[in-house]
Amino acid sequence: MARKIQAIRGMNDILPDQSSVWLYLEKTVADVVKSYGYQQIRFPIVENTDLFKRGVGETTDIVEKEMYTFNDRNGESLTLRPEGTASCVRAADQAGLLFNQTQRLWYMGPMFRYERPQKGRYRQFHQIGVESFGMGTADIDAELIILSARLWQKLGLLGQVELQLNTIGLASEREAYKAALVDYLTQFKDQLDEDSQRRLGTNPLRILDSKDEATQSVLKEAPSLEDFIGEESQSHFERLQTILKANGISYVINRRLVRGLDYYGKTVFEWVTSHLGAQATVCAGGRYDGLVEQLGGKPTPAVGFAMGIERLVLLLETLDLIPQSAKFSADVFVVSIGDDAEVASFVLAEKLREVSPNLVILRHCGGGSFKNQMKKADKSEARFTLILGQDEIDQGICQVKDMSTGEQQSHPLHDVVAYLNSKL
RNA sequence: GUGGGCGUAGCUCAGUUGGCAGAGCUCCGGAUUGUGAUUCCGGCGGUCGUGGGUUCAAGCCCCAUCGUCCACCCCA
Repeated sequence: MARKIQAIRGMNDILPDQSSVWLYLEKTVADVVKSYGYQQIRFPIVENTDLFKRGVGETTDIVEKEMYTFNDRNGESLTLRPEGTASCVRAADQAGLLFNQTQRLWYMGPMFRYERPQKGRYRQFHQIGVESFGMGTADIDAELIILSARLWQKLGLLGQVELQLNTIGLASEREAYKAALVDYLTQFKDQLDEDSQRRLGTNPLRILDSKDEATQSVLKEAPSLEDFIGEESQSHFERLQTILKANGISYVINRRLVRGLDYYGKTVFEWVTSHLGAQATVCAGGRYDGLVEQLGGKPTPAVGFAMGIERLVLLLETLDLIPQSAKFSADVFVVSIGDDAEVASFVLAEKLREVSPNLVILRHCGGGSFKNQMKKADKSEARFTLILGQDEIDQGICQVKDMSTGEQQSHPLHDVVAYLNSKL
């Protein structure tokens, strides 16, 4: 036997028993976003490397060490998308969808980051993103959060996920705060943990979530981001909270919440859970008013969020929230004995599919003894098994066996379809 | 990139101080001719992740390597 080739590390196959959960989740999301007037957009998995360098931020970990980047045959540097927002902006702007108008868009698909895999984190992972453009007021921030809450409600996750909210102000306010924070922390540099010392030069805001105790005690006296937030950002944040409260959305304000990607400003939020180990965030987003312009478009306000499908699937499984209707099973199993019956069973199965297109009708293929076929019928968990042999063909009938009761009765061939249709 | 756990049949896993490679499930066949889930009998299925080393003898001990899981970092 030839040596087997395995899937790439961190890139998983979604096997049949899992794919039904994915379909259920995707369908639920598609229905919810549609009900809020969002339309799907699809864009390529590969983009010019510069799109992500400029969009995500040159000094972020994603760009510095996590991208799958390679040269095209003509020498151009291409990258497998590590996230969706930059591509979404590029696609929408390229098509002129962002000019003097508002857009409500969503997308879904694989993203790629070169990281060590662990629970809920993979090198190829899947996100569903929801983005809005052309609206700078807090109402649209609220709409997106309310939409996500409705999705949790539909999935049975409300109460299992917690909404964390923060405002990180305007870029200029954040820069001023960063400078103050770095000034302060530099005095205590030797008391900070190793990672935080490094982040002082790269991503100082991240030090705020350090898990190191010594670092946290240094942070107690540090300047607070809140004090640097200007009037505009503050009232935007308050308006958002007013709308959320009126809609019964509960949340906690987490002043330490800063997003990893450079493009965020004003509102940031995360939905977190305690059921998934270290990967607590199942959905995260915020406002990114500067991104469109940064990518060469006209200044356009925007807000959006992305959720991790793997994490949501894991969460649904962990909490046993997959409805029975989402699971795959057959309704009718068709077995036959003999050549004539085989042909007739095809015709019967097709007639049934014609009349009841939503039923799952599994017609046995591949030969095997009658006993064997009945075993397959049992495994399929079909409610009814149709049995056709030479005797039945001769008499123009079909045996219909109710697999749960074991009861079996014969029906004229021309009545079987109507009978099953009434029973299922 | 760093740290720790685990790699034995398709799946879940036993395997004693180093002494003939095992179970359950699945799959296939049989227990009266054309009837499934329970039961009984039989069968298929393995380079013990891979490569070295120690030993009369290695699934077990040592080294390396690959894979996987969890955590750090970072993030959905």
